[in-house]
Amino acid sequence: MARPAIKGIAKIAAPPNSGPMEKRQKPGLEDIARSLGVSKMTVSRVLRGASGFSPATRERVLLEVERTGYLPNRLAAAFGPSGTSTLIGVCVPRLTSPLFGAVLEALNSTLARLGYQTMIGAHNQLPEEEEVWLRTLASWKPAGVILASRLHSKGTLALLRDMAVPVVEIWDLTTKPIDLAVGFSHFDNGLEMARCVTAAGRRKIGYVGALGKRNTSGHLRYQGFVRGLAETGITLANEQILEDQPGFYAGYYGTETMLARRSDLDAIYYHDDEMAIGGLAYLTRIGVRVPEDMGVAGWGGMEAASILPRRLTTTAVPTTRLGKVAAEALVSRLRGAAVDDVTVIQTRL
Amino acid sequence: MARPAIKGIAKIAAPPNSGPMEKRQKPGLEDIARSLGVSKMTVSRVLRGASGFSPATRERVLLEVERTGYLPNRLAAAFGPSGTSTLIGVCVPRLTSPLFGAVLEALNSTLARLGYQTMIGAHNQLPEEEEVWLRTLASWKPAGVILASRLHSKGTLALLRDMAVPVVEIWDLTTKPIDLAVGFSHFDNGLEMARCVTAAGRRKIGYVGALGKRNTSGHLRYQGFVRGLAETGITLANEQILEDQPGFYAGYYGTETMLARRSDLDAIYYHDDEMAIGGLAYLTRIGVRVPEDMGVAGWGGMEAASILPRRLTTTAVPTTRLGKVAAEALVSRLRGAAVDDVTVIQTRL
DNA sequence: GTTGCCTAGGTTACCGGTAACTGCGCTACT
DNA sequence: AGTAGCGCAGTTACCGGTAACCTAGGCAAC
Repeated sequence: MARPAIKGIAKIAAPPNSGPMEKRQKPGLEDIARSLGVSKMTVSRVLRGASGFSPATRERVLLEVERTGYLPNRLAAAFGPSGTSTLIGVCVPRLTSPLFGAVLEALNSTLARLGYQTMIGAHNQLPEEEEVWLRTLASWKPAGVILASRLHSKGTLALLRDMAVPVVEIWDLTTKPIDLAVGFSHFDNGLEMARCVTAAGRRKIGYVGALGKRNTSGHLRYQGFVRGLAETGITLANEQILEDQPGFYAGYYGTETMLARRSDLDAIYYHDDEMAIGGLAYLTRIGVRVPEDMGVAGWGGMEAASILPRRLTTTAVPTTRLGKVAAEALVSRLRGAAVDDVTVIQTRL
Repeated sequence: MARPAIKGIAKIAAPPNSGPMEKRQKPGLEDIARSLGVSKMTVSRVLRGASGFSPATRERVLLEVERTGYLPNRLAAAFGPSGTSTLIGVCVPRLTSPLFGAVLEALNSTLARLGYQTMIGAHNQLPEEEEVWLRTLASWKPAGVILASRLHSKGTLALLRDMAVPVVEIWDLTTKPIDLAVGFSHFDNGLEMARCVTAAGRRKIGYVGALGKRNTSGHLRYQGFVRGLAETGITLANEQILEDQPGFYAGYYGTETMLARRSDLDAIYYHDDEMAIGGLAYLTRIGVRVPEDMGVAGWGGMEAASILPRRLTTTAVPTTRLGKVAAEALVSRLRGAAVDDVTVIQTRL
């Protein structure tokens, strides 16, 4: 299956101003070096900020680089025995989540500022997909990996070991991180919310979640919540855990289903704010007053939560800070030392 | 500034089971070839599905590859004079938007299925940031670029020309694409919404937007909307265009500000669904009935729009399909031929 | 029998940067 | 005075895959 020549490329190819005997198009380290009468090694040293050149040489190199508009070839740099890669792999559950989006944005910009590039992937709460992604990533020889998941397949762990690069696990704090971990405790989030709800005098409490145990962080919040209720001697009055992706719909229908089973609840804890808002929509529709008749609690600190006509209680997550801290931890590690477990503070509304 | 040795890596480094004289750790093409008694070129040909080998050889190679757990080195492949890169650069306005998130997810999975990897970036509706990102991307010698923006700086265009790779512009259809374009017309979206609103008998209509002209697609919808109203001889009764990022807050306060100036409106068109929901929250708070007293229209087909207690009208955008089509168009181009302008169908609620 | 071509494979030469090593002239210290 | 050591640089050898080119044998057509 020979690959046919690419057609139609001419449209964006170099304009016909190219001279008669144009052999090389893009200037390389060698070109800079030659026109300066030095070796390309010297140019390389200057550009990397290494040592072994005089200030005068540095100036000349920098000027010539500026003049020619030289673009480094990261591929070549990351290649070679040195393995001087500036590539960081990042894998999150979903790209459609504003929460993870904010984390990615912070990671992206922080790493870019520090001279690194990211390669982003999404496992779908499935360890196998994470492994497939990691295998692909490994073939690009990255300098580090950032994972937003607690569950890793055996293959993933083996691969990470073989790659021998720093790994940062974000989102949830694990008891025994592979390498580094930056996040917070979802269990504690659930626990604290339970305390808040019971302190407000609620007693008949339901839970609406999604994806079951597959969504590990949500499940941890659920477990923390149950534990928190137990402190006051309360057990969950009812629960509805859907197999769907979390979202407005899921919250809406999950609430409907649960209330059909058990209608005398006075508070509901949701998997996240989106589901809580969906539930809120259902409650409003059937005429349940919030918060008078029913307390509603979510998670995630979604912007919408604060302007909704009916207030809901939520746990705010400092996503941007989390991303920034994780990126900086990884880069610190790539250069020297770092802390192992970094806890990011959470706020409650 | 010599780079100090990486510490703490031992934790995840290879276990101490490595033999006494272990020279190479990861198997390469050469290793496969040697243990099979063929040249690495033959192995390369088999793995790439090129021609020039017998079925028997193919079997043997595949078996050995499987046995050794060989991982190709994409870096090396993308390097070299051939430039056989499988890297695709993607730049969107924001990563926090569920809409773009869905597009990215579709791009990511479709391209992965076709054997390509993505490098994702975000310009912030700023052409300069897009240019900075593209410059970084260029140093990775990608096989193609996907851009979600209409406005490109001169530097961006020059860079794209130099890179000489296929370019797909998504999200909005441009009249004169750089190379390929996959999207829909935001102007027409606005136009159609105007027709819908006027057909519903609304006459005193306001608009609440964000980022002004910087948000080009939103501005195009605004222009289309104004044009659509003009068809019925109506002009926009009032408008409030904030400089903030679009979001729930912006919709809430934008509505408040606009109604303080002009309270006799009977319909409001919003930049997007998030802002519309924010506006809806404000309207509900001040006791305006929707849709009796006020029609509310948004854009984006946000899931929440359909379960909200007060219905809002919105334009649904098939984001997943858009991403899939764009990815397939790019890959087709990388292999042979393709259509230039692909329009994605939009739905209205 | 010779020519010609196809198939299945080997050889060679890179690509562009970087680590490691080497070399030279000068200063500073024993 | 001799030499260790440093600053500044050049040279060499790669890294792992691929395009381009070359070769040997088999077979069919002339």
